[in-house]
Amino acid sequence: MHFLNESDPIKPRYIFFHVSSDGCILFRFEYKPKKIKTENGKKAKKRKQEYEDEEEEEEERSTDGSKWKFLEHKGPVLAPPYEPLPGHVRFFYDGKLLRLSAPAEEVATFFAKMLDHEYTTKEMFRKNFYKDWRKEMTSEEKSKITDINKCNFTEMSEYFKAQSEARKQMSKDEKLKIKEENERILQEYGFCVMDNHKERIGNFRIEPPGLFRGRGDHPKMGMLKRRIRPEDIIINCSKDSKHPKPPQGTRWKEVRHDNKVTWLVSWTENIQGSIKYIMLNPSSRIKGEKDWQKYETARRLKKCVERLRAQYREDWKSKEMRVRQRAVALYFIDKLALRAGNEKEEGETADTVGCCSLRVEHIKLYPKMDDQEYVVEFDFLGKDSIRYYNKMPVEKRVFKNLQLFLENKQPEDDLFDRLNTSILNKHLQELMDGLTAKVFRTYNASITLQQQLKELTSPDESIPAKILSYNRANRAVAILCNHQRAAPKTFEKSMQNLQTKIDEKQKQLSATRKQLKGAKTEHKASHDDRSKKMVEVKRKAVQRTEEQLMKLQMQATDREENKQIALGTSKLNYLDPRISVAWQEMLVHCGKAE
DNA sequence: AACATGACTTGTTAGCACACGA
DNA sequence: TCGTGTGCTAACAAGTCATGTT
Repeated sequence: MHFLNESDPIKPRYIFFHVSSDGCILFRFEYKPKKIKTENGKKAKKRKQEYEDEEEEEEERSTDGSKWKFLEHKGPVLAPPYEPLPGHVRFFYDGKLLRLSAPAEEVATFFAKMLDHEYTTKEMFRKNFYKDWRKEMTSEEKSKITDINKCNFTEMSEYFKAQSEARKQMSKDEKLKIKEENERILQEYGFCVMDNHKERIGNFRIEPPGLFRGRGDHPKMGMLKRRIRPEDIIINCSKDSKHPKPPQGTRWKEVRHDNKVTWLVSWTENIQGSIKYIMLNPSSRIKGEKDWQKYETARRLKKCVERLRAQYREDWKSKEMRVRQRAVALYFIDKLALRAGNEKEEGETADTVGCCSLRVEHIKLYPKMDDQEYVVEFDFLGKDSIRYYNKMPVEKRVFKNLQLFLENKQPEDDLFDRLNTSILNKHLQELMDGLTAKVFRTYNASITLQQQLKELTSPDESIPAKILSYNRANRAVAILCNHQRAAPKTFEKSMQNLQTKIDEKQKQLSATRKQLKGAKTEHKASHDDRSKKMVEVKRKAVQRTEEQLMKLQMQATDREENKQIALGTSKLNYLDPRISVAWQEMLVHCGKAE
């Protein structure tokens, strides 16, 4: 298998492959260069030569940190302007009709659209929304509306529901029209030219205004995400390109020509004050190469990981507390694939942690648990407020260190008080060029897939069995990385449906078996050609049904095991596609598998 | 060293198109 | 042909990490 062998890396440009089995088809890291200019005859030939020369040139990326030489695009698609509600849709305050000014009405509709969501019942959400809503009101509205609980948004909500219903009921023709219009916009704004290649842009639409929905217990949930105007937008393109035009009567905040960055458009968002970008699609050269580099770094880690492990084990004994903390944290990152854990500004975001920001309250130590010694129990909210819960027996030395770190601390104190991500990454950088905490996640995810594939699959399995094995290997990675999902709402039902199919298939199987038996008896009696043929036909039918049944059973197992596990993220971001390619090639060479 | 900022990757989910079976 | 379940992508939030500033 390619990932961790010393064999030559496959150039990313030529890989765009994936074992599709559960719907997640995409495996990043490929790109297909697209020639953008076509000419005829001699000129074209010459042009082609130039193009190939450029390709060659492109093989060695520039060393001065520039990301492109030429960049041309049409700019972003702005959010559509607000359309006031028709007159018959009313808003009531304290039981009385109240006509809202357009700005106040717009913000009210944001809330109305979410009325069915449990978000709108949360105190924090309502409070933040109300506060921002008031800012949009006229002074008259402000004096009249003093209590959000007296606001009645139901007519608005009903109106929007009816609208979306009407959209569903549209005729084929109307739907087609919309589709075509979307396609037109995509063709116009969805692509850019970067260094002679036409590239797909990731998200070319500016985020429309609305209410911010943070994840988890977010202190800013419900706040108004304001409308982005051309005056807020920075355009990035090359000087010698045709610059995107702002809408009539407006101007961009700035047009710059910075080829040290990859983004085309940026603006500052008002909730966290952070910058949002429009960048290229994952299929683009610039993303694909970065992706490939990431896995190359992981492969380099493979070569020295044992050395690093020996090193941090040694550091558990260090005289210096900061070194011990660093070493234990690194052990967690390596062993449990925890994220680095940057500090976050308190009160600005949900309270979540990673390795370096773990607090005393997030771990529990058990000198003995059941039949295991030195067990550490982790229980904390990680990225996106996803709970991480795990119990792991650790080496005695780690355990003793942890006890030491906990001494004289309150639950809300940092576990690693002498450590942060910057210190950790600086250390890692010294150990290996380009090494950071997240490389361990990539490395451990990919090596896990590889090991699991080796362990779980055999070339003579049936295709459905191979798919199940592949998914199980993928699942092991997702569990390692704690990629969870809420069990789909329709899970039980779809499981039932599958079970019914299995039952039916089972019945069908016993029926066909019976028929086969009958045919055999008949053949024994008559010994003629016709009955012989019949036996063959029935035998085939039984075989086919057996296969179908097995396939269904495999599917059921797969789905059941996958109930609360999300495979997509690891597939997209952590698994070197070359491993899957190599696995599939191995199967081809070993067996009759396709 | 602490802090701020900027750029980029990683993450979940809502909603929608579309295939599928009744 | 119609509803319905499912897979997929767009949307956008939330991380990581480097770099510059105080």
